[in-house]
Amino acid sequence: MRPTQPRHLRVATRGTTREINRRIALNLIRTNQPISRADLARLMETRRGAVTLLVNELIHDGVVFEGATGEAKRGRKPTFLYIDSRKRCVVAVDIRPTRTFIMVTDLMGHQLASVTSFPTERDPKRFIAALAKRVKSVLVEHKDLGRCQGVGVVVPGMVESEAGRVLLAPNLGWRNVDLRDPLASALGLPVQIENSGKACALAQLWATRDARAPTNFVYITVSDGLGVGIVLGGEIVRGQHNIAGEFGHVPLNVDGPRCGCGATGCWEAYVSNLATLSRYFGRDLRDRPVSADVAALTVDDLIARARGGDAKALAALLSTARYLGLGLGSVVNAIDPSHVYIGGEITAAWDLMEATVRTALAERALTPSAGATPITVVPPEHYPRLRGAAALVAAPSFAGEGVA
Amino acid sequence: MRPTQPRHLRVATRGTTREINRRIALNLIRTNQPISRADLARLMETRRGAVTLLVNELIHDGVVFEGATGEAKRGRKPTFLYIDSRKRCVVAVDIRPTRTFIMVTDLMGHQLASVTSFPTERDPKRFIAALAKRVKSVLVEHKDLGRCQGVGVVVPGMVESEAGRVLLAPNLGWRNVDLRDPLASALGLPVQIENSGKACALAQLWATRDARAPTNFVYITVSDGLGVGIVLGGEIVRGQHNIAGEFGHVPLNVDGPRCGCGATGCWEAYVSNLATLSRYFGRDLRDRPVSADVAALTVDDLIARARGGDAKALAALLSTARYLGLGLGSVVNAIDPSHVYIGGEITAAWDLMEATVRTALAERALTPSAGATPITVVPPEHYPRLRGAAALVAAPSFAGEGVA
DNA sequence: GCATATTGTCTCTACCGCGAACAAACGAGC
DNA sequence: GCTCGTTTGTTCGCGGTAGAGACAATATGC
Repeated sequence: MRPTQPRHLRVATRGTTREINRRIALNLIRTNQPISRADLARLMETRRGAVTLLVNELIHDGVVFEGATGEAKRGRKPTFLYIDSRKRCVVAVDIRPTRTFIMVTDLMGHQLASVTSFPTERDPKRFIAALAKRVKSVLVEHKDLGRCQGVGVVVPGMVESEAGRVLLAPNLGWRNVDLRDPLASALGLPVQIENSGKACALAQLWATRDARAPTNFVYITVSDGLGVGIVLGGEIVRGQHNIAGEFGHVPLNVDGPRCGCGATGCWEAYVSNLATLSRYFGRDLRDRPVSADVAALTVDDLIARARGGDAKALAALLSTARYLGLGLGSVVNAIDPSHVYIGGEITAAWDLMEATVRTALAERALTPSAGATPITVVPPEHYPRLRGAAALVAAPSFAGEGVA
Repeated sequence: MRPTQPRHLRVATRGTTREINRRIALNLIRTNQPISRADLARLMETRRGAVTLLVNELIHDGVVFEGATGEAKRGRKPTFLYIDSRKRCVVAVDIRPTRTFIMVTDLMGHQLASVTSFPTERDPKRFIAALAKRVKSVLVEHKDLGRCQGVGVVVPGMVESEAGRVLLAPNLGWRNVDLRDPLASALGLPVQIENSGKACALAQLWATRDARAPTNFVYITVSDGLGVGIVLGGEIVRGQHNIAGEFGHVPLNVDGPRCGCGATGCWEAYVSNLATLSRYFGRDLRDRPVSADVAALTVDDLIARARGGDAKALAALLSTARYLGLGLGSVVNAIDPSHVYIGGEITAAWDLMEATVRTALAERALTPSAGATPITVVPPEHYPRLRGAAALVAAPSFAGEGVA
């Protein structure tokens, strides 16, 4: 059903039709480039004449440019259109508890230079100073990549959109940290910050080259914490305080283990990397002190051990798989997405875990079709979080007037 | 953020502006009637001339009519506009495990005649025949109320929208029951069916006379089962299979009591009326046989006993209150709504339960603001389910072309 | 060279909001 | 009763946009 309340009370004016079609054309060029005016007209099911006017406006505004002419079996050759991402770049930043990663992309989110990283400083002030220094040096290093359009920052915690503050990031030990504005003034560049789950979901939405791709999906990032981004109708669900999607703190068992959020038995407390490692060692790794060799073991190491025949490691992974599936049941029942994406280090062991995850999901899913919701794993090599950070900057200019 | 993918690939045509503005005008008349053309123009922030044309079109189509002239301190008196709900009515049906309720409303969802009911027949075929007979007799009885525009049916279970089938209604013992089409052909009237949680949410959305009212909220109905309707951006969240919102089967404890859905420890298994009564009697009432006096005791009776000093009754209610609050924590963390509405028999004891609910919610909510999400109780006398059923028929004609 | 096909542009028409003017209705004051 | 000011509702010319089709440019195949 369409919205009962008119979504925007804004009345349509003479220019509204053009505004709508301009956005559709721009997004179709983005997802289908290279594309000719004639093909665009066919996609939009409208006259070539109308498309010419739209495209010329986009070219005049510098968002689109004409490239090479394409090949055609018969008739005049088409001139291809491209999103003009030349001489512009975006800096993507992924803040994680131990290290912070930086990548430079173009406006389409394509990686332009290798990913660099530095240790995450826990003190916010010093961290911001260190990050600003790093970003500046990256930009100086890559002057050839064009003018930086902005910096997108992904945070493992809750973010207040308007103020650009980190409300709570337990794994960083941050609470009410003013991040966006200090960083923006230190860099002299626009900065966007967002929760990692939402950013990954945005990257997934943004990456799609096919307009028929699912626009109702859920993205789950399993790492130090558990982040969830919900996309409904092609739009990220933010909720009243921009904290929607915190399925990580929906319980599997309210009498379960203590979680970093203060509650007990949260999904995150069962499936985070720390929870998996804790199960392997048979004790809660949050209880300090732990010996250096224990603290140094990563989930990647654990997976290697499991593949190497370590039964305890495999058991820990399968236990996580089961809890992951049980929690997925909650997500699927509550949201009924057409697709689920899962990211995080743990996905490297997906071949070992998938069957267990699916069984647990089917146990809790209300209907067989919900239990069979397709699951796609996004490997860490795709840098979903960094691509999400880049999309934070690049996507708004395609999303609409009010945001760009 | 606006949708990144254009919501409809449908390109704006010459008529799109008018279509948008027509819908805005219609909804503003609905929520603000009686209203003059001049006031409408001010609300829409547009010219009176444009409004005149829009309104005349609506009058010509018979959806709006001119009523009395209003009063004005100075100048020409305005002519008031109203939604034309004369000579048209809607039949609302609420199917519940023991009885089925019927109400006649106008197109605005206002009750036109007293609510009638009859015992719910478990066999679908015989039930449909009985319901059709009842609806027909109600319509014959109220011929003065005008032509029936359709029948809205609310079901305590999952509904497949396209086919109009009840996928699963555990409390009715229905699975894959073809309901809409047989009923429609028996009545010769259009029939809409929907899950009770979603319908209640729609009623709440629809009831609002204020365009600034929350358009991001959650409606929770606690009765034989537990239904949840989610509204985001003024739109009901349906998900891929129209089963989104089944928070009733998100667990409080995966090792908890068995639930009718087949899983264990679902929220519903802790807070449904049956769960509350089971706690009072100290045993699972689903285990037959139960003595007649035990089976006959309703939640209303239980509340009366609690108010009368029955400590066990009060304890059962407070236990339900606690579980209700814990589950609300999941909803609030996952959706982050601006408002929560709660309906069901249990709301009659809200004064006894509220503090416990709020405490439990605050325990699990991730942030203080989420824990303080406003909760409004909708008393059963407002017939939220029947109003939702009515809205199923009436709302689409205001929602947009594609649906009406 | 010519027919055919395809792309991209141009022109004319229809639709609809924009802005302003105007008629109608009404009260206040003379 | 008359005029003035105010408010409502209508009308008219203007401008921006899509719709439909003609047309030039460009390429292939015979």
